[in-house]
Amino acid sequence: MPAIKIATFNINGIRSRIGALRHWLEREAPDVACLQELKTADESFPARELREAGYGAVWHGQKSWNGVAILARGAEPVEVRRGLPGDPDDSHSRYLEAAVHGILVGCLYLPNGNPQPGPRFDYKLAWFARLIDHAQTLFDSGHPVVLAGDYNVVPTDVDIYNPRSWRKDALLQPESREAYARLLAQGWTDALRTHYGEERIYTFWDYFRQHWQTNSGLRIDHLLLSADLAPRLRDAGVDTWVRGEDHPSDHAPAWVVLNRPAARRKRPA
DNA sequence: ATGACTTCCTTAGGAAGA
Repeated sequence: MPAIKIATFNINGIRSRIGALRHWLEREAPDVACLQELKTADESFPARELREAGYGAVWHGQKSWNGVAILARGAEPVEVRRGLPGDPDDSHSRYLEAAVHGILVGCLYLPNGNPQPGPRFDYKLAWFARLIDHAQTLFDSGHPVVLAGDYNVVPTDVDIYNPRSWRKDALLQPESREAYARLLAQGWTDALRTHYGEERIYTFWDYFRQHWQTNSGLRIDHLLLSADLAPRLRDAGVDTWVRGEDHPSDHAPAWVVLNRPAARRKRPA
């Protein structure tokens, strides 16, 4: 494979948007797609429609809420983990990990955490701590890893149109941002921020107040690259056109293109 | 500001999202 395109997309209900999902897959042809907020039970996951679109899939669903999936174009992802370690009582379907095209892909849907303070925000921070623990294990393994998903964190004020009306929101709390910074400090590369420098780039526009029409967005969907993959980052972007379609998700897909692995050095003659 | 939109689940309105 010459290069590989990996995307993450909070679909906000896969059954109500399967047509839009297929349209996006056909037009952008990601090799790997991480999906969040399936909002459907495992038995109702539209595996047949995705197969018709040329994608194999693994999924971890839940009735009404949450739910994550990993899709692979012309391949079957090999599931290696379902759920984050560290809390056997956690009933939310928010993490799935699979090997595909020689890369270990972690697909995550981090808890929103509103309202804060409160038990939902406590759950967010506890889940984040478990993610950080697991991410350290992955990073230390030396394998090529991408951690992609809806992190529900606006990392800095550069990642939002205007922080004023969001200051009390769980997505901008110092604790949320510090947790994200702790994760990055393990050595992960935030692919879109690295690629775009200080440029404004958003992945979410809420349904209220004509925020899409005024480009009042937030960057909360992230792709983190392991040390092995960071030098292979060729391109990154957001498929903003998806947010402008009829009855869209409130998120748009974010993606990276990774160069092929460096060829092994030839033995000296 | 218990707001606004939109989904799910169910069939009128609550829960949840961010």
